[in-house]
Amino acid sequence: MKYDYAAIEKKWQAVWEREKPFRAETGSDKPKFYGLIEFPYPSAAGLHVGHPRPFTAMDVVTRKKRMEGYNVLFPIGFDAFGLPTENFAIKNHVHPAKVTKDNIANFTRQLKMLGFGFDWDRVVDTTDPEYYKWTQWIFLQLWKKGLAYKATVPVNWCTSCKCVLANEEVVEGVCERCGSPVIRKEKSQWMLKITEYAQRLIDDLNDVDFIDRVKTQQINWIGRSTGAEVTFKATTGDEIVVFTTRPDTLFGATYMVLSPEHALIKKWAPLLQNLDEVTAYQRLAASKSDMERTELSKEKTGVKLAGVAAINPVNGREIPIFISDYVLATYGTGAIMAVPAHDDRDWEFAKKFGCEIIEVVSGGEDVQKAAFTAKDETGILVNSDFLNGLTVKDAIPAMTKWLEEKGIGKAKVNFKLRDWVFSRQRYWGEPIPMVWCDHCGWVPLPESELPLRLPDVESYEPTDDGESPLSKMTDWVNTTCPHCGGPAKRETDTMPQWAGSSWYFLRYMDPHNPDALASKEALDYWSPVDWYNGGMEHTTLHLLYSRFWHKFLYDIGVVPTKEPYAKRTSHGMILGQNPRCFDCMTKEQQTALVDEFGSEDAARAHLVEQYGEMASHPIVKMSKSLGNVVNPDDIVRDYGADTLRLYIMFIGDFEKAAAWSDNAVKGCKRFLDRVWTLAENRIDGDETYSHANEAAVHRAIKKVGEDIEAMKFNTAIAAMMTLMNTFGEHAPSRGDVKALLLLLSPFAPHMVEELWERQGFAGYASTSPWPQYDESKMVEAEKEIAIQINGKVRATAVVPLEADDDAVLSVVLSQEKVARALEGMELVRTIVKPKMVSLVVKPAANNK
RNA sequence: GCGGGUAUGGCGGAAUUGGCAGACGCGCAGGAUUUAGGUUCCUGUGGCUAUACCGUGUGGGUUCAAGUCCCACUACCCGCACCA
Repeated sequence: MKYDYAAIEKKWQAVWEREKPFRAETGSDKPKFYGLIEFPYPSAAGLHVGHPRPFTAMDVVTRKKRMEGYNVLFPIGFDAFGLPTENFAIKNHVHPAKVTKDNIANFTRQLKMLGFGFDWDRVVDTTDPEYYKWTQWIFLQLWKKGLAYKATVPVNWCTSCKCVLANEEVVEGVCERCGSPVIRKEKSQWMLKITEYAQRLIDDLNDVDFIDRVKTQQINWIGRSTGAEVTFKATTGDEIVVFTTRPDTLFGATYMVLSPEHALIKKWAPLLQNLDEVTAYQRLAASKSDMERTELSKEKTGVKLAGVAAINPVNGREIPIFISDYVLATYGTGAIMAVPAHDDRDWEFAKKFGCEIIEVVSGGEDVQKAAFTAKDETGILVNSDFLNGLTVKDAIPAMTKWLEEKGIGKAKVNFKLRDWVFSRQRYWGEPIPMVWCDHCGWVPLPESELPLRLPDVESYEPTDDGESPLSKMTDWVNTTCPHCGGPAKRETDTMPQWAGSSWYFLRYMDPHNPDALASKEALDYWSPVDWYNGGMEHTTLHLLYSRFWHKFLYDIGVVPTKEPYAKRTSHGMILGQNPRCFDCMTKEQQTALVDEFGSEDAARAHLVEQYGEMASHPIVKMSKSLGNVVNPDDIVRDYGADTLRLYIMFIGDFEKAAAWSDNAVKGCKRFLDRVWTLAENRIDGDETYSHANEAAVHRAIKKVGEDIEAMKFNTAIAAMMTLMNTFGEHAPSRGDVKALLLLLSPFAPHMVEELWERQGFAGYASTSPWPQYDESKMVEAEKEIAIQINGKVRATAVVPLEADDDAVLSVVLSQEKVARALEGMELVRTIVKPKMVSLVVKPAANNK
């Protein structure tokens, strides 16, 4: 019978639906394993082929763990709040809740179609009030501990979404989502003090098993730098505090720069002789988008404050003060001391504005020609009074100590990480459970009133003044103060998309608990997540945010571990076939082109002429405009879910990007067809391995098992293909086939289950024990070794496995080819290794 | 500019501690089956001026032996980007 994947997959999915073999049991005596994938955002477009890569990978891992006797938690849910749904709702005049419901239904259908072994009784949906009740609860706890606060800050404002963005959501000066320019705007926003956890977010990376590129990217993003804060006095008597990583260069500070937003400028306004110029510059800086600021970064701009100056505290010299947008308001103190001799940016600015450049570290080139920025022992302090003669390395602590003694400075650590802007002026998000009372200020909603439900509104359009659509719902907005009972107004901003995903893995542990985000019992049993796989794009967003929330929950005694995830891995993207590249085309497309142009060469020439370099560039992203988007529904229809699963695991190195290939899918289908043909009819006999295949079976068990653990799925599958090829040479026994089916089960669960049943094996393959290998049975009685003569392989020989070095050598030397090569030569040295023998020879002395 | 990564046949990609480079798959070529196409099966497949020689981005080095280790480069990809 032909391999009827459609019927088989339907059959077994129905069995799983009914019998729930993948259900996790809280409190079981078995060892637990919690495998996690990033829950999808249920878009209207449905699942794309990018999703099955991480999903199948973790499905394979958890299916194997289950077979190894673990109590596995492998859950799924939906991160369903967010702008695309809201925009879709606005465009089509449907309620976002309805859109979400439909999209989740479609995603659920597709996920079940692919046969993932999720525990479907634990599905979470971030838009469910029973879920976001706890998102709001966590927010209230943050507020109580002073980690949530409202502040007027310059924020990233997307001109198209009409919404505030977190720093992490701004990519190259444009909105990560819609690509529109982002400008800076002053707005009152809810903020979360992630900066309070900056040091711990770095330190605790030591305790987790994250791939290195995730660790380094997080460390760089948090951006710790050590230095000192130094207080300068202005001629007005005001104090200007700066942060510097180079306190040793203080004698070389010849001017100061304030960011255009600096508070002192307003205070000094009456004193400024060039106030018009200054305010014009401030206005220009504010109106620039981040992109423009970046583009203009090559050329420094600024304005000198006329009428005010500063005093360098180490030598009493009066130095000018500028404002410039190369100094950021949001980092350090928003003000710097400029040392043009030893900082590239200051040097560039000084050259343009004619500031003095004084060398205080010798060892570089002429500082009038370029800044000397080396921080190591190569620089020696000069022109610096008590620091003269010290290396930079020694001068930094010496100066810091001196500043502290004089009371004009202190050691300081700064982070690039900023507090998390937590407000969004949109409808489709969690309402922030806070109330503004003119008497009491911001008052939290009592926990008994959670969840604070999102009310229905007429229109989801954001308002032009940048307020949330909720602000128009006066019935909802006007309320009473929980504290004094007087009239009060609700917060109308909602939480960002990242809120619900910051703790969802905890809810999976106990998804229906009405009294807590999860029970202590469930949290103690399942924590931490043993293995979390996800995309690199979330490294400085979701992954960092959820680590922050988890640490906070740990601090208030809610969760039992400091870190949420014990292990983090990451997959590469699935790219598309290049429709303009001849080699990427299917045979049908190639044939059509060859027919049209007469020959393959003519067809290729045409493509090159038409598309230039693109015709030979095989890797491109999937996009609608290129028409190379692959829909999982189509692949499942044409090849079956098992083939899609197998192919997406076989496509290449899991961590690297890989291009989809229609042709290569067929190879995986062919492999499954061959397995089907081999095992569709019952093989008689006992369940031991055949003599001829035994070693190959043991080797495959070892290889497949180890490769799954190492996420080397492509070579695991290659090992099964190799085993299949071995079976082609020596007909497999019933036991041989059983082993292959067990190994293949995590990858192609439907087909294996069907064959398992046809063979009449007990139970289900997916709940049978993972096969064991015996190292001693993996080797043949004889082995082939390579023979090198003067470093080049000249022959091979077969020797008994247990032969000692002398025995091996005698076999080698008896080889005809070796004997010929040694004629008239003197054997200088022999090296015998398990897999090869190396002979070093030189012409014999008497032969010369 | 800073940080991270990659480079191996026509293509995707394999290669413990240095130990027969190219596993496995695609594609391609030939053959069998078929009225034909497709499917399936078998054989071959790094290059070449072929018993030899050359081959893992480039140039050096260490070693009996280098894709793997060391030094110096080049190209491409990803992240951050005036962070004082």
